[in-house]
Formats: sequence, structure tokens, C-alpha cells
Amino acid sequence: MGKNKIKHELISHEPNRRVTFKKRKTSVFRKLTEITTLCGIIACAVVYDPSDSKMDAWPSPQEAFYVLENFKKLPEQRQGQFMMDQKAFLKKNISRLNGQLERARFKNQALDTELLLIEYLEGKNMRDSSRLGSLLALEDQLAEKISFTTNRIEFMEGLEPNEVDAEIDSDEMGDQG
Amino acid sequence: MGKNKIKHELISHEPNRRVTFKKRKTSVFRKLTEITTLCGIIACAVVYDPSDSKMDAWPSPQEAFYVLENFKKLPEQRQGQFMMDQKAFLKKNISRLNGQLERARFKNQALDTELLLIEYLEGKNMRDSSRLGSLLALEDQLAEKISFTTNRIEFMEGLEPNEVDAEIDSDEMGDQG
DNA sequence: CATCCTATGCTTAGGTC
DNA sequence: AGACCTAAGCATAGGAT
Repeated sequence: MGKNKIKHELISHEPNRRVTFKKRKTSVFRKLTEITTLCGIIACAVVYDPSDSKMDAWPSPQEAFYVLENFKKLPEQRQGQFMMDQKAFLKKNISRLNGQLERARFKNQALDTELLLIEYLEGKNMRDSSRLGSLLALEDQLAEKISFTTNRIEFMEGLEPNEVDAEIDSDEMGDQG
Repeated sequence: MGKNKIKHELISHEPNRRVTFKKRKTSVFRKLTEITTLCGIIACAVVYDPSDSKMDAWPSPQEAFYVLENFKKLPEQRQGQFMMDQKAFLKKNISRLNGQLERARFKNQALDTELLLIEYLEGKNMRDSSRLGSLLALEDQLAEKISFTTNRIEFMEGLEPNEVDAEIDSDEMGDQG
């Protein structure tokens, strides 16, 4: 995007990586400021750098927690509705993707795994955050397939669950890296 | 940004607001995908539309919670360090701003309130999320000054606590709306 | 490391189907 | 409503200081 295009993968040169992180974090936070103002919505974000245990949040750590806590306190029905919507959404996309032959296999695997996670959570009552610790094993499994860093792009190019909207729009994104 | 520039305020035309929300949410999520991949960091975000109680999260509701839960589980020392850093950061900026006469008054008020919030949390042990409910009153006070939606820009143009980095860089941002 | 600059190229408001 | 298009406006990788 700058003078040169960079690949969508972990920036190996650490000084550059740090600079890019700082710049992009600022931009993401600015985008959040814009979207909340323009659209009258509430949002929060947390970024965590495992390499030095540094965390940052928007609009502030306190407000980020507040937003998350609020969601957890949504009436059970709302959460259920959300879960149902998510499930229907995922299922719809799973069947849609099933028609896309070989290339869809990877996508389905990802969606199926997320569905599994959701069903697991439904059984365990996700409002009880202490139970989320039990997800560590599943999360680790997920991590191997999806990966949080370098390999995440492979997943995204296939399908980013929360960006299926966009994927439906273009059906060919992920070519920006 | 598109054909026409729009003001940094709530989009009054609701259909446009919905379209913009959908488009920008996708972009924010894509930016998070990029920054996590490029910089090898962990991040999560939640957006909540109060007008129809719709919530969306990245990378997924489950992972968003997971990231937040993980932060809450950081060793006490780390959290304390973070708090100390934040306090030092805020205090430093408060004193810096003190030198900026009249125009700084608004900024200081905002920072002081956030500092107060942080000290309150320190006293109450922020890891106990159930106590966060007690912050509602304080949050409401904050909301009147900072505002979560339309008026947030007024705060941001003065100073966004989590974007003081950026503000220090340019010392004159917020002119994009 | 922090700023500032700027060539590139990504984002997006509005329009059109 | 959603998929596409495009003119403008923004974001940002690298380089300079």
C-alpha cells in the first residue's frame, strides 16, 4: 500500500514490524472512532502483543471491558438469538459452499469447526466466563488449523468467518496482500 | 472519502448509515486480519448496534471473549504494570497538556476522569468483572462529557486517550471528518 | 526511536442495476 | 436488500532526518 506492496504474512524484519504495528494500530483505532461516530454504534477492540505482553485497547481498557461485559449480560434470549443467527448463518454458508467443489473443502472445515465451538458453548452456557477456560484445548486445535499469525492468511483467503459478507460480495477477496 | 467527503458525525440518513456501517465494519475486520498477520499480534473487536441489538465480533465472538479473558488472567503484576504504565502515560500527558493554556482544559478534564476511573478500578480489583457494574454511574458521567456517538468527535478532536500517540505525532489530527 | 514526506495503492460514498 | 462500479479521499511502506 505504501511505496511497495507487502505480502500478507508476518513481517520478518522486526523493526519494520514494530513500526507497522504502531501505525496500523493507530489507524484501526481511528477507524473505530469513525465508525462509532458515523453509525451511532458501540465498539471496542483489544490488541495484545505476546512478544512483550503489551496490551492496548480502544476506546480504553475500561470501556472495552464494559462493552464486553455488557454483551455477556444481554438477556439470554438475545444471546440465544445471536447464537441461532450465527448458526443459521454458518449453516447456510456451509451448504452454499458445499456446492463449490474442491476449493470449498477448506472453507467447510473452518466453518464446521466454528460451529462445533458454538455448539460446545451453548451446552456449557457461555455467560459463565469461567467455563471458557475449558475451550483452551479446542482453541489450540483451532489454532493449528486456522493459526493466529502467519498462516491466518491461508484461512482468510479461503474464508474469514466474520467476513463472509464481504466474500459473498466479491467472492474473490484476499488478493490485497 | 468516496465521491463526497462526509462530516464526522452521525449519518442522519438511515439507509446510508446502515450501508456505511456494513462496509466499514468489514473493513475494520479486514484491517484486524491484516495487522494480526503482519505483526504477529493477537486482537479482538466487538461492534454492537444498540438500535437493533445486533452484535458482531472479530475474529469470532468466542475468540473475542477468549482474548479478553486472557487479558483478565494476566498475572497481577502485569496488570499492575499496565495500569502503572497507563497512569504514567496519562499523568505525563496531563502535565504536558497543562502547558497548553485554555485549550488544554477540556483535555485535562477528560484525562482526569479516566485517571479517576483507573484508580477506582485499582481499588476494586478489576479482575473481578462483577464489580465493573459499579462503574455504570461513573460511566454515565463520562458519557455526558465524552459521549459515545455523535459527540465523541468533539472529544476526539480535543484528545483521544488511546490515540495520544497519534496526537503527539501530528498534534493536529481530527481534521478528516 | 520519533517525525515528516510522498509515491502507491487501498478504502469508500454514492450511483446504478 | 445486495452486487458492482468509480471518482475522490485515505492509509501506509520506505526513505530521509
